Amino acid sequence: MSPMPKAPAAADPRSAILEAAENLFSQRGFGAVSLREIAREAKVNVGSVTYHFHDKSGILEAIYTRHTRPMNARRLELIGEAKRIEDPDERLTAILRAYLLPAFSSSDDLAGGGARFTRMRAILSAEGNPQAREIIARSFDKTTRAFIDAIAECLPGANRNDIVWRSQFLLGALYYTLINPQRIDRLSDGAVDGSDQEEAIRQIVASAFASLRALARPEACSAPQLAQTEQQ
Amino acid sequence: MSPMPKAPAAADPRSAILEAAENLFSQRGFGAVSLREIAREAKVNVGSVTYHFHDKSGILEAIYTRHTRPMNARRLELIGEAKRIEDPDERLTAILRAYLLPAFSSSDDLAGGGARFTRMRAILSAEGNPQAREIIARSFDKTTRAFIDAIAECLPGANRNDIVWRSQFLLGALYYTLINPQRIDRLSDGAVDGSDQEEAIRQIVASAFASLRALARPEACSAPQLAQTEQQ
DNA sequence: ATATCTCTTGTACAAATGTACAAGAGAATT
DNA sequence: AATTCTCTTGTACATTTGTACAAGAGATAT
Repeated sequence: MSPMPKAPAAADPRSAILEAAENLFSQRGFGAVSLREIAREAKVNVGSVTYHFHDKSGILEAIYTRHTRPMNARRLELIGEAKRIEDPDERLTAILRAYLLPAFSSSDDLAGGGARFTRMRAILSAEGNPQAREIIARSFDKTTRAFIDAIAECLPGANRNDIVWRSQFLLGALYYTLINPQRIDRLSDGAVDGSDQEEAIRQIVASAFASLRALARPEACSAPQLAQTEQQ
Repeated sequence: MSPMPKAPAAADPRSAILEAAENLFSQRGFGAVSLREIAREAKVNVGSVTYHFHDKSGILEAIYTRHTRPMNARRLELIGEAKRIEDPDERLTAILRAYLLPAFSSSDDLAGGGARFTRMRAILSAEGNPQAREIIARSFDKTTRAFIDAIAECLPGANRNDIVWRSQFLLGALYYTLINPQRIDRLSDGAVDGSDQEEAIRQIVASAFASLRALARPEACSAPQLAQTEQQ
């Protein structure tokens, strides 16, 4: 019946492997996924995997080089746009969105894309696998510095170290939400869907905005001050 | 020479195993640590491990039951104290500290303790191992609801779902900081030590305070509003 | 047609894994 | 002194892992 009696599901075996691997890595991490599992999912022989990528970590490397560049390019582009906004508060919001949006929906050609890749990075960062660590470090995100700089410009008088901390927390919030969306469902008694990505972005942006905004030198009507400094 | 020619390093082999396992799990997760590694580290035979804990997941279960109860008891105690504070802002800060402090330094008898256990949970949550998931779910933290309730009382007019989101982000910030402290070092060009736990607590509390505080109905001098609702 | 090149397949292998279990050590109880 | 109980040890075993490699399929080039 079928025109291809025994052919693989995807046209190109190379991208079928990448697709399968990224899928599995983003669900269970690097170490817990076996080459044979990837091969089976990609409808390809095990030997074919090592032929195209040599190593298990070769697959991971290919996934990274495929996503990182377009994602960061998009980020820089959006940050550039955001920087032209005059009002500091609106600008800050735009910058936060510029960082988050490409992490969820990557460049158009990669179907499903961005969120899965970000989720994978979240799991890998926790796994601490040395091979993965090395790849992560190599493709390290210079964009993050541009991002922090752009934030700092919205927050006159803010301490830069505090900004670093809070942008770290932003990343933690993003990662944990991608890893553990069910927790939101449970704690809200089903009122919220933790997997709703649009809502997640809105919430992360709103939360990070409030967190960062409080660092700026109190202007006109001062923001509520940090309680720790016991101001009278 | 030595008075004990072949004796194990720690007095009680059971706790030596737990100690070693928790140490390893908190560094590399559940799946990536082998029974033999635990046994070696505890200076104990492999068979002895399965004798005392039957399973690999039996070890994890023992670690959980050892920490969870005292940690949550301490949390509830501190939340109780915090609730007696009149000023809502100071109370909110105290509640946040009530949640975080026991996550870092657990009950005194468990040496080194709390942060390691929390770090372990962070890694396990990302790993998504089904055995681990089951144990996590079983010892699920009713305390978290008490925590959210207490927060809600400090924030009149706040939407509860928003509070759920932002407390989720708080947990994400905590976890990611425990997992990836080096990132802070790098991004601050060494100006900040991401492993400084006291500073980490301060920063998380301050950030979460600002994030949550912005949810309250704007009072006297209103906090800077969320940019998304474009208020004029 | 013959040779070359690219890729797929199947199989092989050493290493490591979780678990099971027989044998016995050492103290406590009878 | 004999028995029982608790725990440790060492070994065995099936399974799974990443990787290596020989054999060949199928197209393209000569």
